[in-house]
This record gives sequence, C-alpha cells and structure tokens, in this order.
Amino acid sequence: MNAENKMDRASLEKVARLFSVFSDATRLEILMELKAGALTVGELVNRVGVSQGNVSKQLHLLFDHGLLEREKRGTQVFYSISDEMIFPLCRLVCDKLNRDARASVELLYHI
Amino acid sequence: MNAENKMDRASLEKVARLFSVFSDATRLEILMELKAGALTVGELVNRVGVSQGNVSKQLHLLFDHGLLEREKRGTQVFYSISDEMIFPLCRLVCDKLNRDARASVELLYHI
DNA sequence: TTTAAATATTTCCATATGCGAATATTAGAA
DNA sequence: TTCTAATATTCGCATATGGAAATATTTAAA
Repeated sequence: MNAENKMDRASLEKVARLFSVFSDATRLEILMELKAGALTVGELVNRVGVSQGNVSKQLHLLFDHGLLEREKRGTQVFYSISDEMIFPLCRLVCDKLNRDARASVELLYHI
Repeated sequence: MNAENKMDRASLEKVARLFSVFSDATRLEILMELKAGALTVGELVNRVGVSQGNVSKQLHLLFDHGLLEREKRGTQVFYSISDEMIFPLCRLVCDKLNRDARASVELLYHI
C-alpha cells in the first residue's frame, strides 16, 4: 500500500470503505461538533437534527473505524476525536470545493 | 465553509458528496491507473476488471466532480487527472490505515 | 454511404444504507 | 429491588448506487 506499487483490490476496498465513513453529512456534522472537545451522546442529539438511535449508530461506526474515542461516566458516554487526520482530510475536500465554486463564479462574471 | 464557523447542512452535504466519489474501489483504481498519465477508456477497461459501460459511467462521474479532464482524439477519449488534491487525500487515508494495521499487529505481538 | 471501432447511455437488478420508531440494555438514584 | 435517565440495538422502509447487458451515439475508414 505504498506510493510506488499498485494497490491490490482488497486494499483499495479498505481505502474506499474509510472514505465512505466521511461520505455522510450527519457523520461529518458529528465530527465538526466534536472538534472543540468531547460531548455526550445526548448533547450530540441536541445539536445534530437526527434521532438518538441514529446518532448512537453513527457514533458506533465512527468509533469502529478508529476515528473516535469513548469514555463512560455513569450512564453517560463521552465521545471525542481520536485521530487528527480528519482535519487535514476535510480541509483538502473543502478547499477543492471552494476553488471550484470560486472558478465557477469567475466564469459567470467573465473575470 | 471556513475553519472557524460551523458549516451549514447544505455545505456538509456537498462535502459528503465529494467524499462519496472516493468511496468506491473501482473509481479509486481508475484514479491510480491515471496517476502515471492519460489513458483511453478502452485501456482503462483492459486494466480495471469491470465492463466498458461501467468504466464510462465512473469516468463521467469523476469528470463531473472536476477530478478528471478529457480530450477526444478521433473515436478515442483520453482521460487524465485534473486535480492533484487526490494524491494527498488518498495519502492521508492510506497512512491512517497503515498506522492502524501496524498498531493492530503490535498489539498482537505484545510489543 | 456503409461499416466498424470506440465510447456513452439506458435498463434492470441486487445490495447497501440512512433514517425513525420501537425496544433493549445499562447504571445510578430512590 | 424498583424506577428513571442515558445509551445501544433491532426492525422495517425508502432511497441510492455499483454492476452487467443491451442499445445508442459518434467518428473515422472503406
């Protein structure tokens, strides 16, 4: 899986699978909310506009992929970001979207 | 869509949509094949193990998202990478997978 | 114009998945 | 233990999508 050799199909599927974790707006919103620090499931349910069951499911998925940490305190569970790679990753995608949007506007105004 | 303010749902959906382009092994394979330079659709069909129709469809999708360029020469169409952001993007994901795999092995051998 | 090669598109199918609702589980408080 | 709050899981549904096969389109050669 290095830069020189071609990746086999199995490795490509793993890469694709990890990308798919980021291809959902709800999960991205959860990650953004956790950017400032740990939050409980309940607090995330308040901030993100989906059901408690769905928030739990998405948190579990993010946890399974090694993107979140969890810490139980009583009946509450605090989730926090466990891999900082999500920030440069999202930055790359956002930057591209901004470039394209800007190029599109400039095209519109014949700049 | 900057780093300080929270992103609205519509922007998050756009980000998620772009991530989803990378969440398929066939499309990733196409991008890897094009890393060394432009290729025709037919050549890509030979290298990637899917039907011609599917290769064309995935190429169209990649093109629509501004990741590929196309150049027609006679009956052939050459596709090439148009945004270098895919390389650092895939690198971040591959590096994470390698870190996790390595950590998993070390755990196994009690290092 | 006719034919053949290259690419694009359409159609259909099987699978995956985000979602809410309902239910189950867990842990502390009464 | 019993009750309640917090979280996790299950279930069913609607939608999205990767895929092959078939067909359509385009372009150059004959």
